Amino acid sequence: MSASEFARPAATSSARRRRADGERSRATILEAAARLTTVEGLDGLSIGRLAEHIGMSKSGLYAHFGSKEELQLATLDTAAEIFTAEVIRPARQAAGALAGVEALCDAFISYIERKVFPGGCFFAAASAELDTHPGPVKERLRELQRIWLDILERRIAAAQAAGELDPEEDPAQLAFELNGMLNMGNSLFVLQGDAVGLERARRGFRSRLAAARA
Amino acid sequence: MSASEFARPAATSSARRRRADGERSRATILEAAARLTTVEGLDGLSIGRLAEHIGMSKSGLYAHFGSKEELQLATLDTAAEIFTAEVIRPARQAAGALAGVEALCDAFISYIERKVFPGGCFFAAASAELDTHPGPVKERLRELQRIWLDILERRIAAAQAAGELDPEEDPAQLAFELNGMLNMGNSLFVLQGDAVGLERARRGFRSRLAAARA
DNA sequence: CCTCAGTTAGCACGATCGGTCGTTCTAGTA
DNA sequence: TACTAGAACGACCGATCGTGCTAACTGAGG
Repeated sequence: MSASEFARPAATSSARRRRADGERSRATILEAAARLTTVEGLDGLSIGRLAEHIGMSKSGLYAHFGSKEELQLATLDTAAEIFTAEVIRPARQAAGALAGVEALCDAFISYIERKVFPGGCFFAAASAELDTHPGPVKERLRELQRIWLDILERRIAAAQAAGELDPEEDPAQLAFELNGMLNMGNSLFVLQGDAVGLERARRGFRSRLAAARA
Repeated sequence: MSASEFARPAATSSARRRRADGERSRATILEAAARLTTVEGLDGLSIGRLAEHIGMSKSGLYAHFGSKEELQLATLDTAAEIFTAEVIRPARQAAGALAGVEALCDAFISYIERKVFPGGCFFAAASAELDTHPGPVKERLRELQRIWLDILERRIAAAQAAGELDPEEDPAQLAFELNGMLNMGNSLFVLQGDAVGLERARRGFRSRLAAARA
């Protein structure tokens, strides 16, 4: 439960009191920030432009966060919640363990295809940008990548336990390969603007899972 | 030959005259720019910091390029030349067609492992950053990604023609999957700082190629 | 050796960056 | 109803951004 949950346990269990309208503003800001980040980048997204996009003053927006880094951390968690709602949660209803793995992959492709984030997968974009910027934001992002891979891995192990996947397969290795195809589909889709990348990703993970069948 | 060559045919067939010391400076600038770009990002790398890193004045550096965009385009081509020298060229000496495909993949992993670029694969980093920034730089980058995939694909097709790979395999699909594992290895290696990602990539493409054997 | 085009540096510009300030307004509470 | 704390604002800070302009220096062809 704890590590399997992608989104953060709670909003830092804030001792800080919030007014209802402020909470609404904060949510609006963070949702826009998450979406804009995939286009402008985490560093590229300036507070001024974000404020203008929301229709709010720069200082008013800034007051919600003590620093840009805190804004980025909050944006990360908001993106994780969106990812959970769009990918992880829908795939939970799958019937069967192997179907659960396939559902996760399908949900991911759909999440790219529907352009939940205008710049493709949030975490693919953020990872590539932050992997060379040491600090708490990178650490949090690294943690999220690990959690996502763990979710995939656990589902694979469950499918093995259910006798639906070859027990000889290394779950971590299989999760690695599946995620590689998903990310490659995202990359081709966003950079080339070509939906054939998503189709290749679908075909790729399907045949890979078929080959791993018990 | 034309499309198979990753690096640009020539430096824009410059009608511009160059002095020997200027040419040397330009090369120094571009090599540093290519390497720093994988850490700072193409937009994140400022001319001032690049100049300081080289030990040169900002305006002196700037005079070599009419604009930051031209610097970025030249940086892209320099990175392509480095990639050609470090990955494509070494893999040319492979004995046999299938060995050629494996050599490309191995050379790529080695290029990541040796940290030819301090921030991992240049094109993985640049693609993720620029895929949402329309303009000539993105177009050039898109072209380079296509060329790289074509190189992989052509080698696969050659291996099929030589009877070393199953003729039923779709070369484009196989190239997609192999590249997905390579990029995933790069991503894990740079973000998690864990060499196990590269090992997974190696194991992944090896078993995938083994499965595709004729 | 002279000349000229190619380097390179110094300086300054307008814009924008993250961040701070004092102030006003208002939602929630007692 | 009076009080308080959070929310939002506009003005402003120093720093840095990309980009010009100008002048000094120098390598190479005549």
